[in-house]
Amino acid sequence: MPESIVVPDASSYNTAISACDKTGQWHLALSLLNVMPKLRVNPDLISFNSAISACADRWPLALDLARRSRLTPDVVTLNGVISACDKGQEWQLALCFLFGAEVNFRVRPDVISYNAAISSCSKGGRWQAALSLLGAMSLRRLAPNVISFSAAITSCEKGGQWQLALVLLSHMEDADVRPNQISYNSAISACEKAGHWEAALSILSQMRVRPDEISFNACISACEKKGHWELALVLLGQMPQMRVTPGDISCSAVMSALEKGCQWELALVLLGQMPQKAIMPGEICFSAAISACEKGGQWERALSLLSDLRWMRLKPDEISCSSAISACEKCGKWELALLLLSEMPQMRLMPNEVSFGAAISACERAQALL
DNA sequence: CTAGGGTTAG
Repeated sequence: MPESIVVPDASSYNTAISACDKTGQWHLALSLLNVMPKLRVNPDLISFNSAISACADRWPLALDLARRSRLTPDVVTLNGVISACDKGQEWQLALCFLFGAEVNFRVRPDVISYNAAISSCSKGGRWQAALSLLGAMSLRRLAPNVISFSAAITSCEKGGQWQLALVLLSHMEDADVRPNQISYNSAISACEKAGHWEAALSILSQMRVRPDEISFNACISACEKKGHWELALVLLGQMPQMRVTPGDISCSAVMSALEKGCQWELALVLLGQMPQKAIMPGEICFSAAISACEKGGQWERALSLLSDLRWMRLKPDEISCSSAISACEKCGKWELALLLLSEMPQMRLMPNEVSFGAAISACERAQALL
């Protein structure tokens, strides 16, 4: 019986390249693309577009691929390049590609091109430009969709324009675009970041879709910023009633609120209750609890949490270590502060400004007592 | 299950 040899065709490679994109293995995606011609398989436009997408924030690579393809680019190529600029924090470049698309690529930008460009302006802190793009879409007879509005609302959040975020949210109904959870969550974030917890809670209560964990988490953060730890606890309690399961992030946010309210005991109670609620505390939970102890002058508890964290096979990071060093500093334990600082490299952590700052303060405090 | 866009925590 003759052996049958299966020869992969372009679409097999395309599937593989796409898989590399989804798992963040850009170098593997490029290797696959490079090996195709050697195996007498011609990469097609989908191969290049998938590889461009795999480049993520490496925009020079994405651009190089777009040039090298020698195939006629389509709108997906354009959008992949704009998206690479977006992820690479290059909003000016993103706009150059959007506005130059017809001349340079002979491609007409679509809704996704605009959405990616709005997102890049948002990341670059250019809320005015993001809103101009949203307006320009209608002029170009492109109907903004729920993502266009949500991205524009996010640009308002980044620019501290919470009122504008609310205006955009109400404009969506006029434009016959139904806000989804993400649209509402973006608006809640805008209020949260600007410190308007009342507005954040008002959106939560008026959502026309079921709030999700992120909606609640952003509201909890809004309360946290203004020191309303009681409200943060109330929100956490409301989640199951609304059939939303609180997670690790919800608990971290509540613990931060408790930290601000000097309620370290309650923060530790909450941390202790997490396993019963089937929530696995992550590094950030421990970090929030350590900070709460730091603020409450509980250096022993802070250090014990740091060792619990390692016991749970979580890796301490710069922030949890720095908080523990600060806890020692606040309680006058300068030797312990220095010891922790010196142990950081063994944990493969680079002490940062905060860790050194706390350790230096600890020594200053000791010096003053002499 | 062949390519492009938006949200939360220390």
